Amino acid sequence: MSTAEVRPTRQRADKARNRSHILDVAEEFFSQHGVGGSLETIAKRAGVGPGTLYRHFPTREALIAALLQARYEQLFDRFGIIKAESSDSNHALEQWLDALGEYVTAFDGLPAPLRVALSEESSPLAITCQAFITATDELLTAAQRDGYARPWIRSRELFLSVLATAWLRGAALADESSSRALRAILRSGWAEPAPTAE
Amino acid sequence: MSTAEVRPTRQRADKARNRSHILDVAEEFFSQHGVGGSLETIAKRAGVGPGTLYRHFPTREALIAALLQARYEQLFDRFGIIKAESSDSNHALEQWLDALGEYVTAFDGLPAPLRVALSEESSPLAITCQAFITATDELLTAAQRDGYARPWIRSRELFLSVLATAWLRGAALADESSSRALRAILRSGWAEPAPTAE
DNA sequence: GACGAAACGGAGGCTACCTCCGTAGTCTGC
DNA sequence: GCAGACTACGGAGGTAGCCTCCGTTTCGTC
Repeated sequence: MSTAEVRPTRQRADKARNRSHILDVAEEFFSQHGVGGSLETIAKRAGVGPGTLYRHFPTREALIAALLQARYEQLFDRFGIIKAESSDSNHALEQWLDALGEYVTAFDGLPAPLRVALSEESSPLAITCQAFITATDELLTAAQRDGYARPWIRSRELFLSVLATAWLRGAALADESSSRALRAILRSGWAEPAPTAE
Repeated sequence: MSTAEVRPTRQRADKARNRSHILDVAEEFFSQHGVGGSLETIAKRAGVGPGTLYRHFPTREALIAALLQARYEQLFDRFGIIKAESSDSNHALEQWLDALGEYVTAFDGLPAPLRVALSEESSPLAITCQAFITATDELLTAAQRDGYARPWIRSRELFLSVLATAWLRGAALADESSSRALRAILRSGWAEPAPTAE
């Protein structure tokens, strides 16, 4: 039994086609209407019944998670680049948090489900979040080692803070100057205050 | 016409009674289920038809605003006390932000409508928010004058940050230590790093 | 007590969620 | 190619919440 032939049962072509098409439509629809948009409308636009949509993505979170999957790799490419090219660990962490903040605002209303996912083991978005925290931790630890980040900061809370800042941006304050001010507050929140004051 | 007798038309007793009863029920219901709970259920529990509820409170925001009204005065009492009793402007600002953070978590899910209200002139919650910002500004300015708060911080963004922190707490991270860590990050965000280092 | 106005209530239209099951489409083995 | 097995589809339909409209009730006044 241990080496049981699990039966290959290749996936049907129409299934793959539908899934991919639903994702395309959802990508566009969520971009326009935020992640709270009607799933039925997405199904309709994709030319499938609601049943099909729910079979592929049992919950809204599952659909969002699938959409993020694609961008996920881009983000981690960026992680690699930031790590490699940044002049110091301070700069690297800054860059990474910016990238994260951007990612997390890919769709309007995205921060909310991500926040929920962080407290629910089962959510398909949870795994994604965990990876973000792990990546953040790597850069944070380096920055702390070099005296750039306050030693008591933990990566989980840092990620949450980025999420919260992104949440504030959403729809509410298109205002660019507010947005910059909030980033600045967050930055002074984690950064060690210029110890090399001289 | 200028001194037109506007007709007193005393309010009907049943109207006042209903309004007050709806508020009682809503207070309890929102406490249990968050501000997203079903308005129809509230109407049912209050023993009135949905029409009556919507006549008194045309939107969910209006209902929430009416509920906050009561706590509002308590909060500003506290504001007075904090101003009067705090040893210094730093402490006062800290205390006030804590009080605000508490207020803003009176009900589960409250931060979200407040955030929206801040970008919509018309929301009945907007006036409330504006008062918070004004109060914050008074203490912030004092703290900045005394060198306790970074000079570039503005009260609007500070309030938003408190809101965001409260949003993170909601449902997601019952975790007490996370909550404290987030407060700490926010605090180092606005506070001037021990300028009296000597 | 009767009249006019104010307030009530709930039926009903709308939208969105999600499920269930008869039907249609796909793949496999021959 | 074709038959058979099985996978996946679609959409009808049940549920729930939002909000409105209008016939009816209740209140205050004269």
